[in-house]
Amino acid sequence: MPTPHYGQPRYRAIADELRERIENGAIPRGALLPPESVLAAEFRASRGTVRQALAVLRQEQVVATEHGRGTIAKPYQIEQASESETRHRYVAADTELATLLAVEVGSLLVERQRVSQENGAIVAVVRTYLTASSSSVNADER
Amino acid sequence: MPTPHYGQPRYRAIADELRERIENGAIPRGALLPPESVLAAEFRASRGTVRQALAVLRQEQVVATEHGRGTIAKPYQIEQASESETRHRYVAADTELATLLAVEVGSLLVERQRVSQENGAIVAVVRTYLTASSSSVNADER
DNA sequence: AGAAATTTGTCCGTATGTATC
DNA sequence: AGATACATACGGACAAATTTC
Repeated sequence: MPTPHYGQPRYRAIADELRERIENGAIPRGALLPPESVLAAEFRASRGTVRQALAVLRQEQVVATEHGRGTIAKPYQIEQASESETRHRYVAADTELATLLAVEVGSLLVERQRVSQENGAIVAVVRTYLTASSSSVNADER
Repeated sequence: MPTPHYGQPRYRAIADELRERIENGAIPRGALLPPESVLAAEFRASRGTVRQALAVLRQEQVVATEHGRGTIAKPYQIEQASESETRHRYVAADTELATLLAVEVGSLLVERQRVSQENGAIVAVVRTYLTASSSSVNADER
């Protein structure tokens, strides 16, 4: 199948699906994801496309990859101390964020939002903005 | 030619070379780099490998790529933004923040903004929202 | 200890989609 | 409309690190 990518690219859809599986526990934190070859088969995508999806998740700090070993769903997002819920979404850079991150206004950013709770009450909302356009350093991409 | 890459991978060597050309002015800041196809020819590499090299430079904020246009050597590397690494301001709670923090829409929140840098380049912006009444520092991350 | 199997990393070549000039 | 250039996707091959037997 040569290459249609209407709307959302395949690798982003795959990244979304894998992120979801991690967040809802289908892939437990700390566990190895299936190998790239298996994911490629499951999603009917090439290994390269799967690797692009994993690169997205690496940049979002959702997973980590080790050569010869596999890709791991990161156990604790940062501090397990207070239960935190994390959510990702894509946002356009406003002028301030664009200036700080040295990107064009309107370019795509990843917003990671987590809430920190104490005794069930949310006491803080933390939003982290990362550039979404570039894949990670050791990422394969084409 | 299938793939010899002793020592440093090809794409990193290409990234190093391009970075060097930008830093020593061979490629002026603000100018377009040669198209990927030309770079691929010059370095005797596939376009995919060149794109990997450019991805490295993008993450380093040395260049920016615009779809259909080209890849640009970034004019200003940083721009003194690091002055105010941390900044506080008051903002009104929008519906989402109000819901999460269990306050009324429009009530005053403290927004603390921090930037995290790597090699002088800002790689992430972290904003923490607290209710204006509680000012104690809490969980966050890079 | 060593060999084989597994899995990620790098690189190539090609084809097609999409945005800009 | 056409040319140019970046983005996405495929498939194959070999290298390197880790695990397993």
